[in-house]
Amino acid sequence: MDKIISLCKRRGFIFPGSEIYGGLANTWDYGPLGAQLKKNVKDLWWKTFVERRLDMVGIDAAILMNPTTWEASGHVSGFSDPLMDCKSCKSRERADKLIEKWIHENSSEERPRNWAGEKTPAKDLLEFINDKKIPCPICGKTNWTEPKAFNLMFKTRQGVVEEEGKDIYLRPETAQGIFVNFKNVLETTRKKLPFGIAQIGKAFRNEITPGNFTFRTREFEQMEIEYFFDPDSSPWQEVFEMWKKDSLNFVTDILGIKKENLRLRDHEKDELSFYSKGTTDIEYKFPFGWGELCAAGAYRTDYDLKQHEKFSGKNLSYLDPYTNKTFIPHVLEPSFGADRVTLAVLLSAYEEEQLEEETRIVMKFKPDLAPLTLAVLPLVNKLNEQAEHLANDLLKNYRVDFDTSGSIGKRYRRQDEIGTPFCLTFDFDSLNDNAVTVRDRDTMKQDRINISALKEYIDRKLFD
RNA sequence: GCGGUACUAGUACAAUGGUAGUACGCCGCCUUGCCAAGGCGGAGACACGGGUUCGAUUCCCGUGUACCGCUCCA
Repeated sequence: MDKIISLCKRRGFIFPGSEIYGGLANTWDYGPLGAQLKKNVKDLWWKTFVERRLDMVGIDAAILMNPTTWEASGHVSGFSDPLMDCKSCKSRERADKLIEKWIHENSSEERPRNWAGEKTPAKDLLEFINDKKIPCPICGKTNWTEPKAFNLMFKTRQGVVEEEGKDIYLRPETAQGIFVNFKNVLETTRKKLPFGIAQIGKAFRNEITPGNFTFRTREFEQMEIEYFFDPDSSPWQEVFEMWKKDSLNFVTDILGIKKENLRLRDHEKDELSFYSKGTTDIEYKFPFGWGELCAAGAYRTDYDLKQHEKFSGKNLSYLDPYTNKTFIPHVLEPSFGADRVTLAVLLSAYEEEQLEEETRIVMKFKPDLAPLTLAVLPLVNKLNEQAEHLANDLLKNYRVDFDTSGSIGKRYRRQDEIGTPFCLTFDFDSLNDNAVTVRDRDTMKQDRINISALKEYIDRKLFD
């Protein structure tokens, strides 16, 4: 991981956030190459799941939403943990988990008053803990502060005058932007079930412990789909299997992440969200361990639409034109993290090759995913001007770099480190034969290609 | 949030209570004839703030950031 972080900084993929001011914890800025790489990831996702499917459409909803949205979704009350501090040793524990553990260890059936897990009132949790003298697992004393609900949503204010503003939240997930627009999309696109709505956008969560580079950050970008269906005509397991397969194909075939570094993991019952009937994660083997790339399909049932119907008073049901049945559609949610997928692409592409007297670092991105498609390299400085004309001509079709600094071998190495699949060397013969030497990063083979045939040659390799 | 460790050029590392070095990288010039050639020249760092001291990058305190552990993870 240190190698990747260092390479990212050195070559302009990812920088520490607000670095000149000493940084801001857990923020990362994408540099020129990283921004392009992440954009390529998002573009390929959008192409795969929106543009190339008849049963999918895309939207781009606002990050700021009417606060009632979050009451309906359960985030205001449920998206928080009852945390308390041990006054003796200053450690922090989750009150509900501590109680559950105690109940389990003591084989007790007894529970606090109003017991509803993490949503139990704080004073009932504390009363139970003090009553049973549940000790601090660190220091063994029972000396707790009252549990406080730590809401994981970022709060801000709408309105320029601080006191008069209305509290609003930065969305903790993009999904709700889709649900609140369900009716609008249905009416404007005339889609029939089953169909899905996709969205790419930022979400914000006050995670207690972020970390591992860009893997878990408080500001992150999601690529989410809500796929609506009638559970009577399409059983959720079928929809689920389809999305599991399609999601996995995206990761392996489109992004080129190796299968041996991937695994599917079904969520255990106790880690499922309260609304969810099932989820499978696609996990990638990060240097710090297995980590989720994608929740291949959380089955959210009809929970969200029902909640929004209840809180908004608007009718969000679907009238099936064939059966005349009116019902609230069920939802399956395949959700990708754009930042962690991009990180997995970076890690997955990283290779070191031992050459005779040195090590060559090469980022083997799939050609269409690479930040730069090709680099034009004049063999010597005398050819710079003509080569630059070629580079400019190629810009209309490809992402092009132009490098004149240092020997030709050194420039090949630079492009290796940033994963550029093709290097075009413009030499003295090029002036006469109108051809360049194309060097393929993966095969290390060289072909002499006429400039007029370049597009055909590169496109063939790009879509291989 | 808690505890521990660390912080020196773009990166990786040295050294030092009194002028901060090395390698690679970067820039310019000369050179160049397809896989990190060479020569010359150049830019570039003590995370931030305070204290002790004649003098602090070095010692002390605070802040920031990162890493490890705990905790947490819709």
